[in-house]
Amino acid sequence: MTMVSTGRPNEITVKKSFDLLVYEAVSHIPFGQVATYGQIAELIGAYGCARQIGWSLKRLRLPSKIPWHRVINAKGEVSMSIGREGTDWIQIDLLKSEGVFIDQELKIQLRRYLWKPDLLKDSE
DNA sequence: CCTCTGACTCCTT
DNA sequence: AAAGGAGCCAGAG
Repeated sequence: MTMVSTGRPNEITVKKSFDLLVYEAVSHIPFGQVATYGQIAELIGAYGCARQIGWSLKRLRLPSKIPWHRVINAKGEVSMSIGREGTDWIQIDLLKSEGVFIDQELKIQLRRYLWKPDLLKDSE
């Protein structure tokens, strides 16, 4: 997609790509909470496209203002992959720094930290 | 236009 | 509990 070459994206002039929609939704995840890929997909009207969310995040240029580290998989784990070249471990560190408890098996209790966007109707 | 790549999820053994 | 398979589809080249 055509990105604005100068400055940040402008919602009026930029035709939003799928990536942009993802980043926008992700940016709404509150500090200290997490969301799943599938949840983000559903939020942007792409139910069932969880994989695509991960691929969008991979395209993100780091460092980024987008709280990309708050997105984990439905099992409550940070998705580990050699292809991420270490960003998965960075993600774990960032989550811990926000007070999210991660156990020895790298599991996160969704029961405790999962973001519930329905409670915040002002978003979007 | 065609093909390939994957940070996922759900359903079935 | 754990593993296998099918479906998911936007970008990049």
